[in-house]
Amino acid sequence: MAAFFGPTTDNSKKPPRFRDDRIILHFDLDCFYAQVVENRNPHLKHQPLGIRQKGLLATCNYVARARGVSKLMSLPEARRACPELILVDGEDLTPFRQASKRVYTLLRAHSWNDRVERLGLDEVFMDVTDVVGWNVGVLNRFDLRRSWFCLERGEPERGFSFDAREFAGCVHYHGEGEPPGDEVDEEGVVKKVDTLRMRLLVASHLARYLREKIEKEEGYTSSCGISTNKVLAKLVGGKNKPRNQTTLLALRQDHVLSFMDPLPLHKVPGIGGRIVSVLENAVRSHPPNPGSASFRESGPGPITVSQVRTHPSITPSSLERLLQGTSTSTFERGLGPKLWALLHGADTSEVKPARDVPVQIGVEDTYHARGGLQTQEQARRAIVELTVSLLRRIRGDLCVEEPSSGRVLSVGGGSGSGSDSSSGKKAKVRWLARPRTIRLSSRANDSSAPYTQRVSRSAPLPSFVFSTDIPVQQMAERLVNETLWPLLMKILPQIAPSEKSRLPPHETGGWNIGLINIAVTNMNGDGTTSGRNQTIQNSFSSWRMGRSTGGVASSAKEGQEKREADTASDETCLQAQKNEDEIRGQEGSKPESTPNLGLVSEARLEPHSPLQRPSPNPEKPAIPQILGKRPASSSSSSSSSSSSSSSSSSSPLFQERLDSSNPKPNDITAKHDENNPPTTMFTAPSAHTLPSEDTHEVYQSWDINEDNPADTLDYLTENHDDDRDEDSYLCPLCNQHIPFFAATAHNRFHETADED
DNA sequence: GTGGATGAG
DNA sequence: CATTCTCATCCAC
Repeated sequence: MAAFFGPTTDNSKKPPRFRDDRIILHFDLDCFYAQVVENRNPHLKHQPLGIRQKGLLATCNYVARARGVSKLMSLPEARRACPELILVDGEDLTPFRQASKRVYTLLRAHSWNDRVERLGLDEVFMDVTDVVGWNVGVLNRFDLRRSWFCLERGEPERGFSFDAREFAGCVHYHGEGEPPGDEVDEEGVVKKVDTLRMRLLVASHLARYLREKIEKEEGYTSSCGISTNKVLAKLVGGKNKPRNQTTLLALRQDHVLSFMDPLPLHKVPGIGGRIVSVLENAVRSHPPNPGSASFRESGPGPITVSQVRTHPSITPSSLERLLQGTSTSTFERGLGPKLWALLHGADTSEVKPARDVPVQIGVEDTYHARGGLQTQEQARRAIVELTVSLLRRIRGDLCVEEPSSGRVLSVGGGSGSGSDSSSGKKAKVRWLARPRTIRLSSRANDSSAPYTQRVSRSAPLPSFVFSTDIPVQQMAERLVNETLWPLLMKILPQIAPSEKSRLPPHETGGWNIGLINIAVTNMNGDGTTSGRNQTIQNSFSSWRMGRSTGGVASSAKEGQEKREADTASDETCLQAQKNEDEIRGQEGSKPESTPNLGLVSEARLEPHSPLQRPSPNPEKPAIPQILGKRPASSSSSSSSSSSSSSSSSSSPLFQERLDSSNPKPNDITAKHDENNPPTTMFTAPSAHTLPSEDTHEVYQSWDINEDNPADTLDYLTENHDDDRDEDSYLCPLCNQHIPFFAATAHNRFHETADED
């Protein structure tokens, strides 16, 4: 609306509004590929392990990292750093996809709103605003130590107890002085609580619970960031990396700025190489006023958020201009304002609801040996092979089998020698989606080309690929003949060096193909169910599922059984065996007699399994490195960032109700102590993060909501006997007492449900 | 709708 | 710097 009233937004450096209405978790599975392989081959757990794809290390475990190996190293480099490095091939992503899906499903079962979004195979965002709001509302304010986290509305007994006086995991605090706490009297009764702080605190306990669950039931350690939007959650989750979690305790906008400002620009999600180079150019070419904040260190290091944010020439509209390059209208709404917000740690992007079907499914391979694919014969073979895996993936991911009984079973994914013909029964098959177009992309093997440019052509996808009668191999040949080869012919002249390629491609020619990608896109709803409004349907059914099917309630033992069952599928075992064969370790370390089919169940018997607590250092007491408050005794001056690890004087009291067999619920953090010294962050505000003269004007224009009454609630200890009316209201739609903090989520639920 | 660019793990 | 093997989004055409 400001646009109507003039150029107010044009040149202003007004920062975006500080929003704290959401609580977002960001989970990141630690060196995921390596963990998948380790769980299938548990004896690898304490050895340096690398996962390779072609000539490079896709990732490696932390043992390898401790010996100087790092991600994306070339193989020779990695071997030089660590000659004993064990390498496992990871070009086939099938096992990683399967493992990823299991973890994702677990997390999704704990969401009340289905806002659970995957980023790659190893990261998950979760919008837990509603769950957290509810639990803040039902907090036991008379004894925070014995609080109960309710995981299911309507099933109050399902949940876990926790100590609401302390954060779970690490806390990253960038404000002034000591991190705020709640005012609690000597009995532990809360008199006043900052609700944002309390929402983050409660969320941190949910995060820890979920991480423990992922570890116990699926065998994967993870890291987690807890904050008020996706970008902040992701950034802060990286602060204490392996097997730990971090809450960004940023209660005001200036806390967020202090967190963002020192970050190298390219660390901010959404800001990639191109944007960095454009902005770096702009900032460096037009030097800021000498003595200005952004001028202080324009040294050799990577350009930081603050250097850009405080630069006089950088405004939302200037960003828009810089990045669009040529013109477009002066309309706001584009990348500029988004970027401007990002520099302030503001991110309004939603956690997107779980998707039923991917946008595209693709397979690719690179051909580097002997100058890539050089003849028609080679190219044809390669394309057919890729097409086979693509067709298997299409069947695995888009197809469900419906026996006449009516129950819906998922068709096993991919590589199980796709002959359905072996089984005599004719299963009815339903397609979740039918992709309508197929695309072939390719890249020349030109080593001199600095650009990673791909060229692509697409065509309608013939419908015979949805037949389940045709063997995959035959189908692939046909698809190549009819569709893909013509597409390659269209592409070819563009990726071959001009001189040679113009020759009739009959013989060897100048073919020089370095990469082929085949993908299907343009997914369409199937005839049986209209593909529309799946979002709404999804979120509602998932909510029902969470409470009624018991998907949440699986015990650790159940989880183990499920995992074993899954691992017993032929495909998985074959893959594991293949990986085993790839290992070039010492002969002696071979598991010899055990046919290693029950790999995962073996893992549970291994002494080093993370599932078998206590961890390698059992005598070490579990020390929560987490604190909501700094001990009063610590020095108050603290000009440098100080780390402290202490528990409050009383015992932790964290009691896991669902799994009493776990002797040390705090082990997740306790073990971490051993590798990395406690790193709870209470970073004192460094001078440059405080409003200086140069930045003062910026701060001035802000609506810093310090002591915004809406942000704090006073709890009077007197009238708590009847306080349900104070903090809750009776929902007219469902006649339930809804805690104040859950009101938004609750209403949203009704809105969603009412759409049908 | 297509194809390229960009950015993510 | 990209390198692997993907996946999603944006935008000129």
